[in-house]
Amino acid sequence: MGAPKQKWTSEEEEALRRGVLKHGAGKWRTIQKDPEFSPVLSSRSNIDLKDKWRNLSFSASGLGSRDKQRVPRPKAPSSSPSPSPQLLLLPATNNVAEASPPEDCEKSPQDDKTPSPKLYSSMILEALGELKEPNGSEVTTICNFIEIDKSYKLTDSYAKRALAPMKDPSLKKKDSAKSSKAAKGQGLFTAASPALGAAEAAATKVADAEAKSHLANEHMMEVERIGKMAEETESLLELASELYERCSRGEVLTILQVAHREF
DNA sequence: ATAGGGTTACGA
DNA sequence: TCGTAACCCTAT
Repeated sequence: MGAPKQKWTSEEEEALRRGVLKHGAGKWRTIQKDPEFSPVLSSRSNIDLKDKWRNLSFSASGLGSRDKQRVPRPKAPSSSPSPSPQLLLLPATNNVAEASPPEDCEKSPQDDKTPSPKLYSSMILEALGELKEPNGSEVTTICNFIEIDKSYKLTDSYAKRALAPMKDPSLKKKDSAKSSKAAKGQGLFTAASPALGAAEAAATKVADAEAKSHLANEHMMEVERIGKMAEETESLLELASELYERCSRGEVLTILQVAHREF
């Protein structure tokens, strides 16, 4: 026959990811019938979408083949076991109402919904790595991804907070956003902590996007878009810096607090 | 219609 | 030969 194995193209993969971000994971039929992705995923069935998404999630979880076991995550993915203050973010069950049934801190250890306290920066890094967007990922996309894939329900306050440009009328360039803004007044941008590492990674993505935009300016690349991404990334960077400051003093912050920025 | 397990084909 | 990706089948 013609095609024993029909490999997924980048377009199909992107369409699938966008579909999941739009309608949510599980609505494969809806995604497949969506006029937006229908032309791309016409030759793919809803089952194919499910299988592909499963493969994507599976591969992304154990990236680099460093973990033989996919589900269990006894320890934080932090590379440095240094005794230095760590970032502790515990999911607050207060305002996580929407998609959170009566589940508390304890769940079955086999549950893949991260029963153990996971580093927030790790989630962001995971989202970035999993999205694999060549131009970097927007904060809202990252939030959506975390919500969907990790079954975390972030309050919309966080989304608004991250989306809304707080200030910085003088901010125009991405590189300046990466270096000067973060170190402003504090100078703790040393990439020595996982949180700052995540922020730096995000900033680097934006900077890389700028370089690529000059080379391959196809159709969806605009200066305004880049600037917007820079602003959002900068907001995330500031948030990470502030979090690190607080957590360095041994404070334990909940996602709820972070969402409302009351800490 | 979706989720999960199992099978087959391909590449390193 | 092992690991991964696409495909197939079945239970809910």
